[in-house]
Amino acid sequence: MPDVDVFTALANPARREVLRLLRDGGPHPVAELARRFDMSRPSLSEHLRLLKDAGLVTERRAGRQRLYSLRTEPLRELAGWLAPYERFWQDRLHDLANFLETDDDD
Amino acid sequence: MPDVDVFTALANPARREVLRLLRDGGPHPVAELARRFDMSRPSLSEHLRLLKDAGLVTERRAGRQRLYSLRTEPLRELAGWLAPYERFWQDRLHDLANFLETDDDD
DNA sequence: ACAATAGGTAGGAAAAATCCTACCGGTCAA
DNA sequence: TTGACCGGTAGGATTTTTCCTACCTATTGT
Repeated sequence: MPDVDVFTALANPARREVLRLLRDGGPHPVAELARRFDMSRPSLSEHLRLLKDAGLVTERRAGRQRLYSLRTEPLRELAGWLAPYERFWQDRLHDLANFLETDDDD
Repeated sequence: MPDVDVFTALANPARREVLRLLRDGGPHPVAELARRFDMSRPSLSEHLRLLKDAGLVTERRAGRQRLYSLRTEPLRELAGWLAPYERFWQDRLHDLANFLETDDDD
């Protein structure tokens, strides 16, 4: 497992679309996903492998199908990465509020 | 302005490090940033241009320097993109909670 | 005006990402 | 068991990304 980071995994629009489909429609077999894309099935397979290496999907075998499901843990890590920036922009908003009205509203 | 999406902009570790430096240290001139990287200054310049095209930094001229500052709006968009997934994983956690203890705790 | 400094742009090499067709293995149904 | 189906892997072409050195422009201080 080459261990792909979540930023790399999300950099491609097709992969983001896969995640959205799994989020909104639950687990999907590959062929079902493939029907949504203007792309060969093997190419989709590679995207799925990368998403799996990034921990963003899991695969479960069901007969001759493989059901891919969303795994959100890496997205939680992304939310964690984002948190200090939220703090930053809220500080800036707070500064702006303080500047506009000169009294301190906490 | 080629209009770069935030996912593409964040896909590179050097660019994420630039954002962190600007977040934690405020506006920086290019040379100051360049000192933090094992990379030529022109290469850093290209990363800065891409970050600017993604709206993640702004540049302000100050004499012969250019001060780059963090702009968080695209990160807010990213937080917005993330929101439906947070809902998803909280639903799953909620389902799990309901499964473990069979009474409903909201 | 001239040298020094800050930093962007050009051109190109090397590596990585994206996509394809062809092929292979596993599962199911007849 | 044999054929159809599901889906992964191999090999390779093309594009994009990343990085470099060389060079150019603009500002500042002497």
